[in-house]
Amino acid sequence: MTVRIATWNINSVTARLPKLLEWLESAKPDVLCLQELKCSTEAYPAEAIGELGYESAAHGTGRWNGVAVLSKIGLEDVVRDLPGQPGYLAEDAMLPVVEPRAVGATCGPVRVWSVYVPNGREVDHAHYRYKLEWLTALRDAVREDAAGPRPFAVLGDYNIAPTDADVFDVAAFEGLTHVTAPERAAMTALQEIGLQDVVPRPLKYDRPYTYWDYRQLAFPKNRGMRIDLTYANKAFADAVTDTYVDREARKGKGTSDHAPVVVDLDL
DNA sequence: ATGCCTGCGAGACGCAGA
Repeated sequence: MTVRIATWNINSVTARLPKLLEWLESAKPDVLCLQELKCSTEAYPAEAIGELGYESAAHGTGRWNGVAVLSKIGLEDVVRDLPGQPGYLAEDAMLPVVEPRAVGATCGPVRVWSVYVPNGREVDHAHYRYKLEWLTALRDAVREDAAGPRPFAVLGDYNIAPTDADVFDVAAFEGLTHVTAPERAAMTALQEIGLQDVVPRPLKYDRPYTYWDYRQLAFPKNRGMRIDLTYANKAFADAVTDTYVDREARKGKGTSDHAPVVVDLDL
């Protein structure tokens, strides 16, 4: 069977609902991993999305974060939060909070996780250390599936550009998060447990960026980054027939600052 | 034209995003 799986940081599923429904109808993914819902699970627009034939496993708490898996080919064994997922201890908080940044589900022949890796903010910030801890927990949580025979992938916004070619100008990122050696080492650690970077083709220009800042004409100037990634095990990667960044979805007003990444499989 | 940032919750701005 052919299966189309996509990932998209939607930057508010409620603000973006018309764009999301339009994109689902045109791209027709079988499975879609969403990040940055920016709404609670209760406020997630399950009904409107359901009318297009999708079941949803949503996981959100409100203003920040939030992830979901949408599927029209089955949605089983839903897991909210990674096993062992660390919380974030904000400066003014008494206790760490486990944020809604991961949801896993089995969709027909494939198991996926939709992940929204912490941003890190600045390299000397507690959020950066949290980001690295979070990635360690991710590796440990998916180790078994990564090594297994079932097609498996972790799709989402990793907030890391794996190589210098994944940012428009590496000099512009000197000293900033998303390109540091420890962050890239965390991606290498995912590769060491059997996951590989399924690199999409761009629909225009030479690099498959997936994110462009809203400011300073970043999109028209193609000042982008490739941070929305598909890390897949061998069974998944071997079944890939095509993968691309749908930059058309980034055009115009009222769009997310990220574009969807589409992966086609023959299973 | 792809065109100079956006969403959210609070509160009439500030934070976060990357």
